[in-house]
Amino acid sequence: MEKRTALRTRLGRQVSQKDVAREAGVSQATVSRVLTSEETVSEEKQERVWRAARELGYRPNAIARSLVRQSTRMVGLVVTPFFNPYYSRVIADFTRELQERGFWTMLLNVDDQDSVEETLPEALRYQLDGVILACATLSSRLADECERSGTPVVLFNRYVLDAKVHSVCCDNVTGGAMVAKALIDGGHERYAYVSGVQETSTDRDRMRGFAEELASRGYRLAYHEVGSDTYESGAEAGRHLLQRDAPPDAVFCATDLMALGVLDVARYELDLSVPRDVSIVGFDDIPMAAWRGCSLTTVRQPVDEMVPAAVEIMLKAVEKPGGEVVEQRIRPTLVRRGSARL
Amino acid sequence: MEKRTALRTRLGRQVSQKDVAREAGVSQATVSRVLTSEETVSEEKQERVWRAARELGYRPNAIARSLVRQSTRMVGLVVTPFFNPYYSRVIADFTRELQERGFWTMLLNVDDQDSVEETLPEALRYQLDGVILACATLSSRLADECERSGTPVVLFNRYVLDAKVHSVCCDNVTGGAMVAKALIDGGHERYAYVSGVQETSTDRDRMRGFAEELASRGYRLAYHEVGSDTYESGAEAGRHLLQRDAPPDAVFCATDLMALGVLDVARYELDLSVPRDVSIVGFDDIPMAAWRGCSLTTVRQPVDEMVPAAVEIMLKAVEKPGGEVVEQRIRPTLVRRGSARL
DNA sequence: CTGAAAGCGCTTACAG
DNA sequence: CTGAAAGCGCTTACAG
Repeated sequence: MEKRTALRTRLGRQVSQKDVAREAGVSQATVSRVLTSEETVSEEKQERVWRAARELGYRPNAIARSLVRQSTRMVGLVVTPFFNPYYSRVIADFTRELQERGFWTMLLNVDDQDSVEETLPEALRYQLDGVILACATLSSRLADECERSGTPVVLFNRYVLDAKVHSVCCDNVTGGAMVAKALIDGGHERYAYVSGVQETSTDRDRMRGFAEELASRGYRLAYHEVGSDTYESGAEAGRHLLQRDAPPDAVFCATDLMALGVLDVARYELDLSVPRDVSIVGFDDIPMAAWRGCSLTTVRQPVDEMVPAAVEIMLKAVEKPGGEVVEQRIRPTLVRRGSARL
Repeated sequence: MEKRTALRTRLGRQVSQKDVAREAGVSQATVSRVLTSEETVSEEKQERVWRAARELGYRPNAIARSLVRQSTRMVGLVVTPFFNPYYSRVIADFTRELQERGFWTMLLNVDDQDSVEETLPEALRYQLDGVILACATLSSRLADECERSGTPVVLFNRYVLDAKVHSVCCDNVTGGAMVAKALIDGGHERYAYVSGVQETSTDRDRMRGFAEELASRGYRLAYHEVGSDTYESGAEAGRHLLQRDAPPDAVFCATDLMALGVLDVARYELDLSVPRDVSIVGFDDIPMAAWRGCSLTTVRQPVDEMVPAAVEIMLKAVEKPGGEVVEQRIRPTLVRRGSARL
């Protein structure tokens, strides 16, 4: 018997509660109680169990526990444009926050909405306790899938109009308006907006806030370029805009990444002086915006508030499903640096 | 009976194979065979099972399967300095590559070696099929833990001398030497090296390759600053170095992130002309290095080869444990841009 | 306080 | 080809 245990262990079979129980001379249930439940067990048996566990190098099997508890304490994190530094931050913050709350992150890599549709259902087989969709949208089909499996979903940086799904966003309309206000006060004349990924609530709201504020002060959005949330697409948009006959003297970009593309084209390709010839403003406040060579004026998304808020909503929903749908909007702040006359 | 099924399903209990079996009028084992095994089942029953599964919206439970198969198809990914854009790329590539091979990524966020020691064992409770340690080191204690649980480990961008653990690295010694060679050919006189996180094989090798090549050509490493792999620490190092009496005219930094800090200090704080007054070279080739405002000469790590190589090694080790230890070194390339006279 | 037993949802020999 | 049964490693009523 002794021999067999040793043999099996050596063969790679993990040490289980059964092994610990045998070693400690108690039942397997008692081992479970000592190691992981709140139920009381006599001092003496606790001792024996702990010792046996230590000696055998016992490690609880979270997969087995998940199966019986019907809860994995794993959360799916879906982030769709991986390349934007803003999302690196988001990933880092989510994993840390979740970890601190005792949850583990399954990170999904998807390029676009189509692959979300394809990949998320596969991942749900792992009985994720919840899903955070950062910058992807929940189609009704996906919403259905999640609902059916009882998996709470929190949208981050997106929302859907026919609400019924939690979301945490920066208040993008206000953000856009703040930029317009500041640029108008700075005495600009011709305004342009550069879209990131269109058809997202985020892009729509930033543009709307910007355009509406302009309108309310008697200005109009003269130009609108469409990028794809990359540095290069920003550069491309910058070339189009700044080489027009009547070029804009104020360019607001949906994201910092694109704004930096515009900035570099203005400075290094077209030899313009920023902000004397043109003011450029971004959104997000990625670390590079603060670099001396960039000094990008931008709108800061309060990621440090948004992420904990999203996690809080998620965990509440995990604990008791069927609560109210929360749609949190967090106010951004304007960060004045050197790329705009304000 | 009908009613009960419906009720239980509505209550959130997932549809299981048992439910599908009942609906299809076959045994639960047959459902399993149809849905997930290679065993043959009669056409007719296959039909019935598929239909029932579809109608009930059955989704396989990967946790249960993992338990019996003793394999979760989840891989732990530990990345230690999250803030460096180089690692965003690494995370993105690993998750994509793993996903394509049918594995899922559990992403761990740890700040330093200490938290690896603490967090990884907890994560191993999830019976990860393997672990990729990107830029963290495997202490002997950790190596032990993994060995005992039979979890293969692949180090990425690190290695340990008392080898016994797989690793994939860029050939950092060669990389450092390439920089030295090019700078010497460019006619520089006084050389400086800026360390990232010291005490890592990566930093050591880059410096060694650099210094040895200098020595072999009759030059010496005049200055050595120590940073912490951040833009700011690079800036700080730049201030120290470039304000000396006999400042270096060639600065090689362990990472692009720090090199960009040096670059910006040189250009915007000290009003030096780069590369006329000083050449600055980085390592990694992060996207920002190619930005027009940066134009950083650097050594490119072939991430697109390194990540698949690491995954390959990992999966081989998962399939048959106890194979040979693989230590792969991949040759980097020098990318000539505007920040160095070469 | 504690053990025997059921059960989480699967896979996979074992018989037939 | 197919069902009954054992078992993966746990948790948790149920009795005592």
